[in-house]
Amino acid sequence: MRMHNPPHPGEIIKALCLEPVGLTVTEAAEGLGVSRKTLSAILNGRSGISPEMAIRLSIAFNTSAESWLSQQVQYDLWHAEQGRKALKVVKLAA
Amino acid sequence: MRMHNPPHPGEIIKALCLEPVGLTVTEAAEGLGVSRKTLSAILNGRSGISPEMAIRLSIAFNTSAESWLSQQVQYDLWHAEQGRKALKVVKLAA
DNA sequence: GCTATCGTAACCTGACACGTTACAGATTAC
DNA sequence: GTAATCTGTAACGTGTCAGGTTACGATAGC
Repeated sequence: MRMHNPPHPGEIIKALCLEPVGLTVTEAAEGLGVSRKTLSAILNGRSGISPEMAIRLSIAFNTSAESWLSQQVQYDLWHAEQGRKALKVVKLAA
Repeated sequence: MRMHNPPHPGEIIKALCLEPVGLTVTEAAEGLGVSRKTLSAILNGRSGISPEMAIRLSIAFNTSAESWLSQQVQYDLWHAEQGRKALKVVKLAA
């Protein structure tokens, strides 16, 4: 269990994909084939990276879809771990 | 992009967690703190592993939540890749 | 002033995780 | 044969979330 809150993948997209190339949100959304609202929600951490979006990112920015989803998993898992103690689970194996 | 359809994580749960210990679906569902229907749906590939379920599995079977979610990502991604050509995405970076 | 960009608030749809209840089929115990 | 158990699953509900369109206010550049 990691100590620090991992950043949501939207921050990485903004920092590594949009800003270096000077892409606006509107332009990037058009290129990705999604609405401006959808991309904006991701960039601001209000939506996660869906498998489909990961593939869009991999095509547009020549990256690995798996890496985007992995970052999303880290993010989701960290938040789910915060409610770990609320789960009533019995140990079934040593 | 992998060639072969990865198995859904439910098959791994059944093969690696339930059968070796002789656990029934009903018993495992009770131990995990979910309904029998929920676990059954996962085992038969009709539901995916949510972050919360991954944590339940990690507690009950003393495994890594991340590994369960990684397998789920592989599964989801493979299926999303099947519809890759339907996505209208423009290359935005070299 | 005019235009572009951006965040975001409505609204909608569809998908999916999860729950309870109930049923049918198979298996096992008596 | 009968009862008990396990299983899958259909039929209802819930809440959440990705995605869309439309529209508004704020901020910047010309």
